[in-house]
Order: sequence, then C-alpha cells, then structure tokens
Amino acid sequence: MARSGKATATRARRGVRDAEASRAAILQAALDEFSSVGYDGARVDRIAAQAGLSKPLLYDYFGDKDELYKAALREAYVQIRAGEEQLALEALSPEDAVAALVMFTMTHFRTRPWFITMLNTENLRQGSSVSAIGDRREIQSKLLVKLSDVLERGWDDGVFLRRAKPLEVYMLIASLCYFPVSNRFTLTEVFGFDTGEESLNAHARRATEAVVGWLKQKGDTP
Amino acid sequence: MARSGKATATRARRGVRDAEASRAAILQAALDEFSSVGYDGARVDRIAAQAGLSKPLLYDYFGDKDELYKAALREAYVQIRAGEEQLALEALSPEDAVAALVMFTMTHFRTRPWFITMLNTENLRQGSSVSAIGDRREIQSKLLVKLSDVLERGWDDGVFLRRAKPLEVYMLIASLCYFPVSNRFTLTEVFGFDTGEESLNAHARRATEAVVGWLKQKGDTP
Amino acid sequence: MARSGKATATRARRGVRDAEASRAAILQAALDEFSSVGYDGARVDRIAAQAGLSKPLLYDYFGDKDELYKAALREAYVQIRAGEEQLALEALSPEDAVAALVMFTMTHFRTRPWFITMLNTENLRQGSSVSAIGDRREIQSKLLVKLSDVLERGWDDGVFLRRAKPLEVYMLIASLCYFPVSNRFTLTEVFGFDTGEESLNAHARRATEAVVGWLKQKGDTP
Amino acid sequence: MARSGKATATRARRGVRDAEASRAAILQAALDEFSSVGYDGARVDRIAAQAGLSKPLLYDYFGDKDELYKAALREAYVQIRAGEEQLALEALSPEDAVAALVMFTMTHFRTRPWFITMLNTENLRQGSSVSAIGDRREIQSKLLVKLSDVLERGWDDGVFLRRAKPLEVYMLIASLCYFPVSNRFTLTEVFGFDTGEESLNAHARRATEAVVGWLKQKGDTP
DNA sequence: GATGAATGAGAGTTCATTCAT
DNA sequence: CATGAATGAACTCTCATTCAT
Repeated sequence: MARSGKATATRARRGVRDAEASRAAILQAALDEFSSVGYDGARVDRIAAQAGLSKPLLYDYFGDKDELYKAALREAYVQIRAGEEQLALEALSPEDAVAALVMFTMTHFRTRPWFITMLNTENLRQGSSVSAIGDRREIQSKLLVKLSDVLERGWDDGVFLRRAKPLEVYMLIASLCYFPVSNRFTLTEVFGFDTGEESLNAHARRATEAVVGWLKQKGDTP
Repeated sequence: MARSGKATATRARRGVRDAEASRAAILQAALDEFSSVGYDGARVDRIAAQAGLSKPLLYDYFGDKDELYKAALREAYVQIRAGEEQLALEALSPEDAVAALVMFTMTHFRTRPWFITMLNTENLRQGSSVSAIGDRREIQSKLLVKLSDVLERGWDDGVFLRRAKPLEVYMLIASLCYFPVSNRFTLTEVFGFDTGEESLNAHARRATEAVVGWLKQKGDTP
Repeated sequence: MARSGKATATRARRGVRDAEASRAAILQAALDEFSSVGYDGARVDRIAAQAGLSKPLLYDYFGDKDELYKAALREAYVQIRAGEEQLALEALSPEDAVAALVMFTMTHFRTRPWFITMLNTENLRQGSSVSAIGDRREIQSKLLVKLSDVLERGWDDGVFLRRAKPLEVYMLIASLCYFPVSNRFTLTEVFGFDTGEESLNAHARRATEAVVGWLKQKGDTP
Repeated sequence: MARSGKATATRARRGVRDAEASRAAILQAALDEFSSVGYDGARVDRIAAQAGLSKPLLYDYFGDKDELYKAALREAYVQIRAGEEQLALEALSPEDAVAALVMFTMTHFRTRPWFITMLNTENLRQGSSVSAIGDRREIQSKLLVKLSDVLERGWDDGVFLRRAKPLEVYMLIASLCYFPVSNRFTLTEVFGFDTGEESLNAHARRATEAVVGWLKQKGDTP
C-alpha cells in the first residue's frame, strides 16, 4: 500500500508500452499485495489496478496467480538481500560488529515488515513455492558471510571464547529480531508490549548483550 | 473425516450435552482449519465436514466466519495456556528453572505448530480479531507469572545479577523458540537448516546459555 | 430452446427444493444448450437460467462443464433410444418392416435434430466424452435388435437373398437418413436442396428402394 | 509451428507477392483451426501463430474472426472442389462410373475429414456464414455435372432403367459416404464399428451395390 | 437441534480485438 | 508490410451465507 504511490508514479513518468517497466510494476504491486494479505487474501484485480495495468497483461507476463506469487516471493528475498549489502562491518571491532549486525537486522525487519509477512505466508504454505525457486540457495542471507568473518576475527583476537558456527549465531540474531516485529499486533494486545521504534531498539540491545555474552562464554559446539 | 465419526458418535448419546459437544467439535475443527491454511484459505465447508455437522448449525452457533475465527483464535490461546500449567518450576534452582522454561517453550511450540500459524495469521490481519476478544488480558502467558517468581529467587540468591523485567526475559525466550519453528520450511529450503527435534533442541540449548548468561551479567534496565 | 418452456413449467408446478427435479431440469437445459451451439459455444449461465436454477447448484450436481456435457451426451442417447422403443415391426412383412424402419429413422432424426448436433459435437471432440461414458455399449441402438429379427425373417422367407449383417444394414439406413438432416442448412444454400418434411420423406423413399433392393440382391458378405 | 518456418521463409524473399503469401498462410491456418475445433473452439492466437504472423496483420486482412471463418469456409469448398476435378469418368461404363464416383467420394471424405467438420460446424451455426458467401452457387459439387453425364449415358444405353435426377443420386452417394466418416469416433465407441480404410471401403462397396441396383430398378421420380 | 437445497457476489482466467510504433 | 504491448468483456468456477423443512 505504502509502496503504490511510487510504482504508479514511476510508470507514469516512463509512459506505457515499456514491457520491462510494466513487468516490474506488476511485480512490485504483487509483492505489496501478497505481503499485505497473504496468498489467499490477495486479489489479482488489486495487483493489476495497483500496477496501473490490466489483468490480461499480468497473466501474459506471469502465467497465473501462483507463478506471480513465486516471483514476488523471490523478489522479496532479492530486495532484502540487496539491502543487506549496505552494511559494512570491516572497520568495527568484533564486539561492535555483532552489535551493529543485530541492530541492523532489527531495523531491517522493522522498516520492511513485508518481508516477514511474506515469510510467514510462505511457511503457512509449507514452503511449497520457495522450494520451486530455482536459485534458492543464492538468496541466502549475505549477512552470513559477513558474520563468518566477524566471528573469525573475534576468535583470533581472543575476545570470543566460543567457537560457534555462523549459522548458529545468525539463527540467534534473526530469532531475536524476528519475533517482536512479526507478532507486533498480538504482543501489543495481549501483553501490552510496545512495538514502537524505541521499544524494539531496547529489545535489540538486550539481544545484543545476550548474543555477545554468549560468544564470550567458553564453549564449543560439538 | 477422521474426526466426524467420533463427533457423530458423541452426539449419538443424545442428552443435555449435545449442543455443548457440537459446539466443541466445530471449534476444534475451526482451529485445525484456520491454523492449517490461514483465514482466507479456510473453508467453512471443510470445517463443518470435519466437525461432522451441517453448515447451518455452525452458523447458528457462531454467527459467521469472522466470529468463528475469533472463537478459534481464543481457543488457541486457551489450549496453549492450559498446556503451560503443566510446567512446575518451584523445585528447581533459578538457573535450572530458566533452562527448563526455555526447553518447555521450545517443545511446546514444536509440538503445537498450529499455535504459531494462528498467531501469524492474526498478525497478518493486524490483530483485528484479538483486539476484539473481550478477555484478552486473561489469555496472557501463565509463564510470565512463573518466570517472575524464578527471577525473584535468582536475584535474592545473588545468582542473577541483572534486575530484568519478566516480560523482557519472556520476549527473549519466546523470540528464540518461535523463529525456527515458524520458519521451519523456508529455513530448510534456503539455509539447509535442519528443523528436526534434535536440531531444535540444540538451538534451544544455545538459547538457554545466552539467556542465563545474560541474566548473570550485571546490569539494570533503565 | 423449444424445450425450455416445458422444463420451466415442470419445475414451476413441482415447486423448488426437489433435488431430483432440479437435476433433471439442468440436464434437459444442458442438452438443449450443447446441442444448439456445441460444447465451446455453450454457456453455463444460459443452462442455469434455462433450468431456472443457479449456477452453483449446477456445479454441485454435475461437477464442471465437462461432466455436465458428458451427462447431456448420455441423456441424448437415452432419449433417442427411448423413442426407438415405440417402433413395432413384428406385424409387418420383412420388406415393409425395412421400409418402416427407414421412414421411422428419418422422422426420428428430422424431429429430433438435437441428437445429430450432439453427435457432430462429440465427433468434433474426437469422441473424448462418449468413450468416458461407462455404459456406452448399453446405449447402442435398439433398432439393431429389431433389424436383426427382420433380416432373419426375410432370409427365411426367401425374400432377402443377401445374408447381410445387421450393423451393415443399419449403417446404410442411418447414413441415408443422417446426411440430409445434419446438413440441411448448407444443402439448402449450396444446392438449393429443399429440406422440408416432404422432400426429406421423398429422399427416405429413395433410400428405402435402394436398401430393400440391395437386400434382395444375391450376395454375401465375406 | 511446423508451418511457420516455411511461411517465414516465403515471406523472406520480399517482393510483390508477400501480401498474397501471408494471406494464404493465414487462410490455411484458419481452415486447419476451424475444422479441428469448430468456430467457438477456434483461437485467433493459434491461427496467427500457426501462420507465423502477427494478429494485427490477420485482422488487417480479414476484419474479424467471423469474416476469417467465412473465408475459411469458402476455402474448404474451393479445395474440395479442386480435388473433385481430378476424377475422370468418361472412359468408364455407366455402371463403373457410378462405382468409381462412390469410391472416389468415400476416399475424398476419408482423407479430408476437415471438410466434413467444416460442414458440421457451419450447420451448427445454421448456415449463417455459407449464406453470406456471395458466389455460393459456384461452389456446388462438380461431381453433379459429371454424374449428370453418367446418368444420361446409362439411360441411353438402357442399363439404368430409372430416370433419376442427378441431385437425387448425388444425395444418396454423399449420404452413404458422409456418415461413417463424420461419426467415426462415436461409431467406434458405441457400435465397435471399425473406421479404418478397409472397413470404410467395404461400406462403400455396399453403397455402390445399393445405388447401382437402385438405378437399374425401373421407376421414375414423380 | 439439525439439515438438504439453494444462491448472490465475486474469484481467477481467457479471448477477440485494438493501440502505438 | 508488420508487430509487441495492451485491454474490456465475458467465461468457468467458488464461497460464505440463507431458505425451508
């Protein structure tokens, strides 16, 4: 929804009859729609309208709702991974790098909640579409690579006493940042948990303390 | 289908409790359906068939799909909270109690994934139904109370040096247990993360280490 | 179209909520529609409207357009075969019996042109539906049996000198009666052939002469 | 697809006849399509693709689907009539000539079943398009003229004792050859009638016997 | 208390046709 | 001469909901 203005504006500027632009407009509109209301709640009509194009064109480009959804899911990963490239950790100390990573992840999730809703939607569908994305291993988080380097440096420096695998650490960080964003509505209602920026950042700080503390504990993964 | 036989049999011993049993059968079927395929993916026909009852009856009891969903959502909380009562922490040391709590939460989520899908569904709907549940504060986690006591004991014993609020700690624990269950399909496909019992328990152990470690750190929440 | 009045009237008399009658009304409307405009030209909306019922009910009873078409095709055979039972040949001499059979067939086709359009439609579809009718061998022409008896008597009486197989003779008769009815529009336009009742009956008389004459020729089928 | 290569190649040698060739390619593709699946089953997209040309061009040349169908129908007659010119009967005796005519007609229909499906399609449409073909009397069967001559010779020779009109005889022959080809799918399924070449030729021989026999009968058409 | 019969409104998808180059 | 891009209208089919008993 928030995104629609931009997409429409883009198309208006470019003018019609540009296949590439039309495809992109549909894809963005689809991502908006699927992430807003899930697969079954999504309406092809709305996607077409949002893109400022007709339904037949949409079907021409993407085949059917399912294929469009698959393309939108892939696009969600692509956009998220593109954002992750912005993060630079090399100049930071291992401890600061982990802290930056956690905070970045939280901000990333908080400002792009559509990514989380897409994941939830796809998991409700039992991953049936993600498994059909050909290059799904390439959409892995780029943070894993950066994290790997940070852990290495921390171990070499002697500041991290735990020999942890990057994926294990990433799972801790992602878990901690995912939950309060994914469940922001129910948490607010049931626990009165504040899901505003400040509150989420405070949670992220606690998460950082826990993760960094854990890395400093002596211990190995068997 | 499997359920319908039982439900019909139950109703067969006609008596005072007929209506009660029918209502319960519908509610359980609704919970199954909504948690399996989400709100928009759910089919009233399937729920009625699964309950072994007719659709008009369902509408008689619950009004419409939205109300039925609301009842199912409440039922999800009720059943989860009922399960949480089983956990006894009094006899354990504060450290062991936190460990037990984490493991319990993980197991709870892992063996009742429908609860997580219900939460995801409701958050996709922006919490519109949970906010309409009258007694929503009563469905708060009972673990919060138990946790509160554990933290108190840990502080008093001097084993926990951090004066943390129960909700903060609960958020850490829930976050750590929620993510790998909620995202089990995409994690498997994208990261090759194993979401079997052993792997989830290993993740829970790391979570425990991080949380307990964090509680032992000196620090206060401002 | 011609039939619709009756069907609607029937339903009106019987009143609604009679599953059997509703099914029959839909089936008759479907037969009318498919035979009027072919499979691809047929509209489910029109069938439902013609039957005085809603589309969902139609789908409830018959599944989809294809299944409905299959049922209508079967119904076409059933109705035609029912009409064929009216014909009594036992009291006639073999020669007169053949003449009666030809004239009956011509009249049958002429007054029920929907049967021919259904056959043409099904052959355009390469018989894909008739092959799926379970009891398709039972819908064979009842005339074949009657004809078999007539041929036997003619042979025994020494009036038919040819030992012809019933199916061979039936093929000749059906061929001769089918063509001018099936092609009545193009024949009129291209050859100026009159396809009125008198003209068709005259053609049938010529057909009778040819078939009877053939049966009287000495000859055997190898 | 198979055709497109050739068509494209043809059009490649750019010159005066380009338009002519394109038109012909479309027309042939249309004839293939309409005769395969009927008017309503036909797809303009498929016709254009089959012709190896774009849809706008098709619309440029033929106006709309209806006009294209009309042109294809006319083309069907033209092609069939062209084939009929191959038949030479002058050197044969009247009896042999009739036999040859029957066999030729059967073979013609058997090897060009698209003609029959076009006729069936047009009759389903109640001849609405054939009546709009301007020169529809010119597309009359050329066999009628040949037949007329044969009958004359047979009468003069005293071998045919019946004074039959050419159209009457033609109707008998066409009827007998049309039916088993037109209904080959349903006949196979319902009667187990073999519609292979041998079987059809045997039917044609019986037809010949019947027609020749009829012509030899004394009798006049009133 | 319970249900078989029925439907209005809307879903995804297709198709003949036109626009703009 | 030719076409890639685009669409209004219509199609088959579905779904939450109600009627009549």
